[in-house]
Amino acid sequence: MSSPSGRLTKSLEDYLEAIAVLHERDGKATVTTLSEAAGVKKPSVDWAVRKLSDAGLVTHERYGDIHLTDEGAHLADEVCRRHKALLSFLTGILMVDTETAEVDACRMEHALSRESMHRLESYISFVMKCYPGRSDWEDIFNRYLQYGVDQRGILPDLDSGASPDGEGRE
Amino acid sequence: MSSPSGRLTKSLEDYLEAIAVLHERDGKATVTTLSEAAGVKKPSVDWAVRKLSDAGLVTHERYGDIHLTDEGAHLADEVCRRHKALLSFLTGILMVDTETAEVDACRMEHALSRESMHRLESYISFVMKCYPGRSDWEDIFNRYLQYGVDQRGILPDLDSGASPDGEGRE
DNA sequence: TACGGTTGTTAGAGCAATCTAACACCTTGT
DNA sequence: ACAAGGTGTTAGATTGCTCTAACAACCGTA
Repeated sequence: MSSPSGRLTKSLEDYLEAIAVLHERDGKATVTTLSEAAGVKKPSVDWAVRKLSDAGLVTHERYGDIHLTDEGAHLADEVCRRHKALLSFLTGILMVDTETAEVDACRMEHALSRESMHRLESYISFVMKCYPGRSDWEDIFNRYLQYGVDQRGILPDLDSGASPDGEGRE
Repeated sequence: MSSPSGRLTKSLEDYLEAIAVLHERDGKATVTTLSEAAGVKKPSVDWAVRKLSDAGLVTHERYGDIHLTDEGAHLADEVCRRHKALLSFLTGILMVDTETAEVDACRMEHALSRESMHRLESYISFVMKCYPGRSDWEDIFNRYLQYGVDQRGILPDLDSGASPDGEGRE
């Protein structure tokens, strides 16, 4: 076991999310598309679908499409919300590039407790509102990434050599 | 497979970290203390130690204590650094309570890529330096958690009923 | 030095999640 | 209507990690 949401393992939560995303994208999910989306072979999908079906989150009759039950859709929404929040934290605040953020968000969505997730969501909207321009924020943090900042305030000393992060913005 | 650090599985990374913590705490690690620290039975520890030993990260002769090799110690330091960073983010910025933060940090340390981790560390020191008083920052975010903030700036409207997070500060 | 209790190890089972190989079913073009 | 190719399923193996039950080694005390 198990992610902080309790109920499902990380793996099954990922399958559920992928099913929701596929439904969003092309109105249905099949074993093949799901297998491609999840990067696993079909028998693995079959196994997962059976599990999700046993848990009452998905319906699937032999050779048919895969559909979310109300409960499954609800749970999938939860997971997607987490995912989006983490993505926007990684790209919007930490300024991580989109592909890396996507991968990391996928892993993090199973790591955070309900409480921390809640706080993170609040924090994101807090920062967004404190820097409504966004570009200001990006500039400030990027300058910090490149040049560091002195003890006295937000604006970095552009002549100081100390760099807390060698990479800067990709 | 595998955490973003590559090399080890999440589980083995956790064991390695626990060994380092035990060495820190009481100068050595044994199967029993490790088993208690990790919350697993002794045969599981034995299995893990064998794996870590095979990987050259730990030395362990029959019925003896468990010691980190140089390589193991180095890797453990890495993991501990991640852990501490995540902990300080959760408690110091998101204001999550210590126990929850401890659990979440343990899970997150396997989820973040090297790049994101790096950014997060920079971000933490950035925020710390931007709010050198700390208490200011705590106040501001806590007020936001309780009362919300309006679109115009940092200071919340204390009379507005809108609350983005019901819990407030424990 | 022998005994009892703690500590460590071994053997073997079990579960989650994945795979390959082989098979069953469906659909579509000719 | 039937062969072909794609799609879905089954069987069975494998890996990582955990457990219980039983056994072996170590150590303090009498």
